[in-house]
Amino acid sequence: MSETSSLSKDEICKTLVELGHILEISGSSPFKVRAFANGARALENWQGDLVSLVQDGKVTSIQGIGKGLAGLIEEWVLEGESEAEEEIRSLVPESLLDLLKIAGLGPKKVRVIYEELEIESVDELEEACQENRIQALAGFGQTSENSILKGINNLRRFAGRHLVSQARAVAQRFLDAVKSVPGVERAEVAGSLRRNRETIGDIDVLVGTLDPIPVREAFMSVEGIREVMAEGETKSRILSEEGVGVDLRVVEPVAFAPALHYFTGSKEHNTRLRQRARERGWKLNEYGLWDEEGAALPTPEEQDIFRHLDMAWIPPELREDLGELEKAADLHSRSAEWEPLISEQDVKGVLHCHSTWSDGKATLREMVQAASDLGWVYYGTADHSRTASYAGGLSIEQLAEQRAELEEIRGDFPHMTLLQGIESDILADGSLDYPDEVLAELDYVVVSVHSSFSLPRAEQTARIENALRHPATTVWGHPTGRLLLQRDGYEIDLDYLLSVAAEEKVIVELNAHPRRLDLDWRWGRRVLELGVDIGIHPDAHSTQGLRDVEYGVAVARKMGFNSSQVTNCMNPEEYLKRLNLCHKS
DNA sequence: GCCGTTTTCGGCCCGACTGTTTTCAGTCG
Repeated sequence: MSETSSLSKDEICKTLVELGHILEISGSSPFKVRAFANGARALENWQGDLVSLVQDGKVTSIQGIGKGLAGLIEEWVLEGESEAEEEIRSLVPESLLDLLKIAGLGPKKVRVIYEELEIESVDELEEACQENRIQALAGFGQTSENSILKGINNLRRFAGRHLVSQARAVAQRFLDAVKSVPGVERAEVAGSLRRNRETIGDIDVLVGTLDPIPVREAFMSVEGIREVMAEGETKSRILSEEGVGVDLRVVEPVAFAPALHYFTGSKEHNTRLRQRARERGWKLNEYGLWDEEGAALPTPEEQDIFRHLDMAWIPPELREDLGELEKAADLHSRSAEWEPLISEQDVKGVLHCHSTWSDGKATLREMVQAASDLGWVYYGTADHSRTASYAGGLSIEQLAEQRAELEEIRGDFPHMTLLQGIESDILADGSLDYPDEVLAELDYVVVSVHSSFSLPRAEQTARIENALRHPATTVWGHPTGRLLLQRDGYEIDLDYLLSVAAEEKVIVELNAHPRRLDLDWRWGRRVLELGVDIGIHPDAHSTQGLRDVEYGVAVARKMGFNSSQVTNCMNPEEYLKRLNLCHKS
């Protein structure tokens, strides 16, 4: 056995993407390059235990991974390294990958810059631009040089991806501006924002009108544009002051639905749908759908595109080519439609909220009032437990005082079921943060990891399993501990722990905080298979934070869930019964 | 490199914009 440790699935996906980029710069076949990107994506979306898959020799059972990539993956899992990987890496210096992140620079240009000027890093490229050495290259000029300098500047200022909460705010600004332009018949946000992805690269605003010029003018007049990157008749692109790219696409009203579908993506979903059209000799693009005679088929709404192709309409959130096309064809063949996904109105209350008792910004009464204002009929407070001293965790005495206050508040909110819980730290050995008799007095217990993030995988898994099996545990809070755009979750065997949660009837939290959105939507299918119950909880630290439920619902939709599959859509009586079910067979 | 109801070869989505070009390649989504 090698001393080198096995690579995780995430590391493998990242490496495959990198190798794809290296191949691209070194001039490999674009189809080979795409195969690496496809393979990375296929693996990312595959959920299960990779080590077992490798041991069973079934890696190629993942659609998009063939013999070549499977060989690499097997080496990474079993040996922790790969000769084939080293061969690819030796093709070009690794630092060239950074150059690809500069807007306007693709593999071909990076290759020229490297081969002609031996430039290998962003710093060297910047220097070369300043010395006007780039404009001398074939295919480059004065303008390219300036745009590269701008690109370097932007690269250093902005990381590239954005939280959904920020993206939605920016998108609204631009959408409002174009919607009010006379002659605009329809306007919508498309892209990954419409698909409810957990982070957003850039924003796509789509407008249907016969008069594109005033739309472009309105778009360009929105407050907070840092830079105009492209400005054409039907397509423009700006960089907002927040560092978010915003694309404007203008089409004639008759093409709005096909364009909305096209710009919603995903790319993979679109490719498959286009292939379906091609199979019958038809043509599908952002302007419409044409039959084998070249006659346009009417597509006033997205539904019509799918209908012509013998499919049920697919909710935008599910368009990731993860089986939704097959399901839509099946539904159509049975004259059925997609069951409506969960919506915000279905949520009847939440657990896991904080107050000034620990590190929240609003008092318990203010939080209850805000929950009532949102129309919820139950509310649970779950402040931090005593070990979380950094967050003002509650002592045993404070728990009793809080219970008294909650009793008082109950009198003023007779229409609400108010619950006292706690967010108990899972201690390093997997035990909870209070004696059993104290925990037993609470209505529910959320267990969460807030420390010792870097335990080895087996230890971390055992630690959390311990907590999940504790008789007082009702909810598993932010299961992986990831912080989007900041850090990955701790190393755990999530598949196993979800099965433990299912067995113990512990509710798994879908933490709705836009920086968490934890559990990841990709586990949705597995959650259903295992029969795990999910609860959408905002982890709110202010009254405003309660509204984050919006983002949790968005993720639940992306998981394909309807309201009957989310515990806090139950009415209060059912919900209390469900909380009492934990650990009972 | 992946895939296969045209299955071991020969395909692999396609259109807008930009900049550098005299008609198009590269990038991007």
